[in-house]
Amino acid sequence: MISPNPSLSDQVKSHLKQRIVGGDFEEGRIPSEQDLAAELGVSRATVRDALSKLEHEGAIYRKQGAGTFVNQPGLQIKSRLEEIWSYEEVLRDHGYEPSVKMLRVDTEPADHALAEDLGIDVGDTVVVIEKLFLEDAEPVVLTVNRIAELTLRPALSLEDAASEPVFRLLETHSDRRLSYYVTEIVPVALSSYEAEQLGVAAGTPALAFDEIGFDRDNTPVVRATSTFRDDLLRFRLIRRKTD
Amino acid sequence: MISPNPSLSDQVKSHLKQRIVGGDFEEGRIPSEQDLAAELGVSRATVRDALSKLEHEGAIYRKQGAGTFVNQPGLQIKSRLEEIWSYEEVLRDHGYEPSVKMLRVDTEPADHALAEDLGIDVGDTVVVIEKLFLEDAEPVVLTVNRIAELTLRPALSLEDAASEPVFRLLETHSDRRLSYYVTEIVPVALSSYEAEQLGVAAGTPALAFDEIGFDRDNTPVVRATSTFRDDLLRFRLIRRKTD
DNA sequence: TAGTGGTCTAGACCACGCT
DNA sequence: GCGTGGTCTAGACCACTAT
Repeated sequence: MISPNPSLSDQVKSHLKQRIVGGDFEEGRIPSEQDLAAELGVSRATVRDALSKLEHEGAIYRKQGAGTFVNQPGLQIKSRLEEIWSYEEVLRDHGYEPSVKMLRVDTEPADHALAEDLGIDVGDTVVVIEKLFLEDAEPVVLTVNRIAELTLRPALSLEDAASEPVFRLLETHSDRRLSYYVTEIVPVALSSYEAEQLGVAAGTPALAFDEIGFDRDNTPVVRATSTFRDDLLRFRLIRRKTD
Repeated sequence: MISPNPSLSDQVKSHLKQRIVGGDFEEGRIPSEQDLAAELGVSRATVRDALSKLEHEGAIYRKQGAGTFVNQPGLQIKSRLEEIWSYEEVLRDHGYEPSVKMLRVDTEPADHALAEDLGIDVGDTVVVIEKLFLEDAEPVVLTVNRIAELTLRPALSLEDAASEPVFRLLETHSDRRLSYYVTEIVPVALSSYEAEQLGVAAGTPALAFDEIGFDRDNTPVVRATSTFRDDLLRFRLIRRKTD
């Protein structure tokens, strides 16, 4: 019954997560690691692995000598910054059915800053993809992605660009895979163009992510800017002492 | 000072971190887990524990089947959001000698929102501590902390409040210990007061952290707002796919 | 003092990458 | 095929909390 993918500890994690959100642990107390190991027929190390992941997600917390407990405040956090991958998922987590509106697929020559960020030469052709994410009819996120044309297989139709998230587009139209983003969080006052697209007044304060996406070899693949409607999507994170 | 008992894996972690930043691994390749375990005389699990922490910090990355490598881009990130605890440390990491200017220590009655956030009654007395963090002569961070007076031991002098970071103040003047913050990231246009304190024009876009600090029992202890000079301090994070 | 989480060991097998 | 990191086991002892 053990399927090697997902891993045993991930199965344990999912199982426990379900019981946690289902309210199975009424007092907020989760059984001891030994008990869980015995009950689920796995080793304690595997249980600990699953619990560590849940703790990191903020779903539980542990007190040495005392026990493991449900972390109600952590459970209520929806948009956890470190875990964002696809904006569609973020919006779905907010309880809306997201849609995507394609604004622009274009090419342009790389300027100096972009060339440096993507590790290409100044003047190299770059594909620009601009999209708007909406929940119901409300625009929430405006994204602009820039990818070196060299990176993409020749045939990138507007439909392809519109129908797939960027990370999947790279899977289907290149041999590069996005591994992680290095993101800078920037406060902006919306330009009149951005404000119009997002349906708010020009000059409204907003958050933007200025980021570079890397593949697993740490080679830059994409440069992206995402701008958010602060009144509809606000980010939360948990900060802990690390020492 | 610091650690009465650093665990073996933390010692291994520190050791490896030193060698990494010291450039001992010239090719960027870190020895295999088996080799490290043999070399350091510990089990492979302990080495893996240390490497996992380093990977999480962004110092290294691993490729299954290939090896473990130094993550140069990750090493260069100074202000990692998840790891912020004391702003003085953040500024020190930026290469400046930070100073703190006390603006205000005051008391006020809790309004409805604050009472709810801190789990106290409306009208209960709250201590307000307002500080400015500077690097050299430039103001960088403006913070306002609110703590229920009940939480603090009676004698809280202005000097105490000024000389210690809030988390340490709680250690010395209460029996509560800050365990983590739940932080909301908010874009703002600086008010004229904030702008004056931070030495920029009113209306300048800025980031603010709206946060509640909890102790390890998940009881709220402090409500804080921190506002940043975007031109001097910009936050970065690494976003990864978690599935 | 009993029970819990925190750390560590020694060994095993698997999935993946390189060459 | 070989070496790497990824997962899992079974058992041990320690540090801390609660009672």
